[in-house]
Amino acid sequence: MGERELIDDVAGEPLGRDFFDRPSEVVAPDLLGRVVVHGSVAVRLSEVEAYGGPGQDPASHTYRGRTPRNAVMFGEPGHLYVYFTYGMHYCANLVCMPAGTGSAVLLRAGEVVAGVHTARIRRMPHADGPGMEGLARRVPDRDLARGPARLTVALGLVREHNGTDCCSGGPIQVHEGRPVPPAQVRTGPRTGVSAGADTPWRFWIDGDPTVSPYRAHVPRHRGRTAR
DNA sequence: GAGCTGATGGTCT
DNA sequence: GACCATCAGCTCG
Repeated sequence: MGERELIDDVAGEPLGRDFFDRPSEVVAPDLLGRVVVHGSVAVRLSEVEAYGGPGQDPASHTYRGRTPRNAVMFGEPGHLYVYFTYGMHYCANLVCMPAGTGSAVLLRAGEVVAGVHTARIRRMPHADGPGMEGLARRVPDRDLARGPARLTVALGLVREHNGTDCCSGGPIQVHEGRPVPPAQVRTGPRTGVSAGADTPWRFWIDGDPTVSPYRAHVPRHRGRTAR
């Protein structure tokens, strides 16, 4: 079975814009078990986080209103919001609610269900050569998309994909996959978020090995320590 | 395995 | 100029 057929087999039909035209905290648990497809790589989501709109959610990029950076979050639902963080990582979100709302769901982790080789090379590009197969194999399958930055790399998403419409038959789509029964969905505080940590808007599949390890927010202290 | 740390640059106040 | 929705690589046990 080729990768295209494999994706069709596990992913099912693409989700329409109506799916995303709902509050992010409603869309988020419904995204678990869904399959994000970009080219030959498909990732089944196991962990997501919901972020609210201006003035509602201090953890959200849109909390202080619209800026050039977060403009995509105020656009149509079903679009991709890709941003750069920590000076070296990209994270991907799916925009929710009607245009102007400013809410989205962060894709935190998932399982690579198709295009494993491609995802592995993206994670370790220097291992794509003769004799380097052993090095590439050092990344366990379950770690390929375990964490928001790793998931973004595995799917091949970059800054240029910011604003991409995932509901118009383009190269990036979200497919129906196999939704997760509510009994298997766990909720808790969001990871690494300093503000709004009391809002239990992190959703993950109970017992799934690809869920990223929880880390509470640790305040950074930089520039003051003697080195 | 857990725990720590350095790397790195865009964004916003 | 402080803050980040992070990760890889290293120690230690």
